[in-house]
Amino acid sequence: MATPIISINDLHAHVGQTVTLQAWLYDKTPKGKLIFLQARDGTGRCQCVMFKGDFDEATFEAAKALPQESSLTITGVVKADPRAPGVPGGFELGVKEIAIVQTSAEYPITPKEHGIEFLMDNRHLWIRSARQWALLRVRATVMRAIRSWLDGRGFLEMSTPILTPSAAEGTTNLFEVGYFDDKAYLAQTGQLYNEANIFAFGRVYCFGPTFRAEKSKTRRHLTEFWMVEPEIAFCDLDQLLEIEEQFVSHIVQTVLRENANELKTLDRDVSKLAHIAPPFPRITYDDAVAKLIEMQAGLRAGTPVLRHDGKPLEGIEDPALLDITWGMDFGAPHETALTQLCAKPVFVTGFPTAIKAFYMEPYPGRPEVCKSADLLAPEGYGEIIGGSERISDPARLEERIREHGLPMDPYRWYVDLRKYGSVPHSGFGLGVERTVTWICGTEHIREASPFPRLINRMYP
RNA sequence: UCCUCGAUAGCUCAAUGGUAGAGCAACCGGCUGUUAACCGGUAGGUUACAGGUUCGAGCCCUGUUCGAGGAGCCA
Repeated sequence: MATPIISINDLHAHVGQTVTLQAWLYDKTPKGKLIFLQARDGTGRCQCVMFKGDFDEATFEAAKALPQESSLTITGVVKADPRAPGVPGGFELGVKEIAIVQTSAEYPITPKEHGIEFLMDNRHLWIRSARQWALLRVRATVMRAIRSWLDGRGFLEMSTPILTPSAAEGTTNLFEVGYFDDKAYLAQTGQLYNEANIFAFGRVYCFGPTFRAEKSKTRRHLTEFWMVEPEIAFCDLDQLLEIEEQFVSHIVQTVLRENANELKTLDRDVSKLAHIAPPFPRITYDDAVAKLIEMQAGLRAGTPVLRHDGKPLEGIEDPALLDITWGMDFGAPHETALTQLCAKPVFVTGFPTAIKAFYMEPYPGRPEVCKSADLLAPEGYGEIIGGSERISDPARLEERIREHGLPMDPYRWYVDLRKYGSVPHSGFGLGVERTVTWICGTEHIREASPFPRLINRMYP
């Protein structure tokens, strides 16, 4: 009689029943007349137990010799047993039949420790490992939460081009590709096109891969990453920040609700995420610079400014890393220091106009700062959102394009948008992998992408 | 582009300038509750590459390649 084929994450609903799993062997522990097989099927992992007396000699010996990652169908009775390891765990299969689909070749990734180069060379296999599996499941939840939140609030998903004729903010960081007899560049943002889209649809977002040819070699950078960019008509910077904090909170809370097992696998301290809810604190660039100067002085004087939880700052080995004067952009150490002052993500608003993109609206009466806001994730994870209110006046926009030394022709259509019913409008871009890295509490962004592209890595 | 560190068995790592070693994986044997099981045994090496110093180099020197971490820039 055929038994039902079920997923490991559905085991709890089949206690006492005979079911079939289609799975791979994650690990095994043979113990003489008893074998523990740990099976994974993409939805979870569970222990399957074989007793020698239940099988003929050949079947039992074959099972005992199975290499890691062999593919199997296993039929048995589901039992609740608190001793059973796995994800979600607590259930095991008392094996009645086992069929080997393929006996795996010797599998390179053992349950022991490995170096990062080896693991990256074997990324196509590494994604099967518990930690990577959990991370990428969280990533999928993050992407789903992004879409469902925006779709539920009147945002229309609009695809923006990946092949673009020129840069929004200079071409040095762009990948150049041949385009018949011409050149094209891989998009580093869909924002400008989204600004056209809002005049047709009101609120839109684009969601796709983004490319940066930066020669960055840090734990925060990929050359190809996914970014969601909402853009909203009739929206100023203050309204934008409210949207951002609700959006980010929704993403975090969705992962907490749906990926508890994954976060446990990752050993993530969820108490650092549970309280993520609006409102997020706001600090102006002016105040942030003053705070950084104070923090640097504190470190040097031996009377350091403490973190939000009362502990000393971490990750600032040398106070000189906090060097800053008004007008400078923040580096990673500045972000690391600032984010430790707060348990929630923090908005830094009003950056100097000179260090930001040409399209950002200056503050009335104070044109040296603009209506921009970065959102910095806690625990030193850094910038996950960059956003701003865009210039709505055509003359001012043209002026800013000239000041940046950009050619006017490619931006003709962009200026055009301000001539036909211009309105205050704002938008932001959220980096998916950085968000996943923060939520998962992971060291390096490369683990937040299934097949990360890094400055020195395109294989596999 | 710059700074720092690294490269030894399939993997993770040891080895005062003096015979190249362990754990895991593989292979053989044992074990009915393991959680990276454990116990016994077998096999496994062009010490990244090129040159130099030395009686003798995995180790010291020079260069190259590759990798890791960080800076700048950014999400």
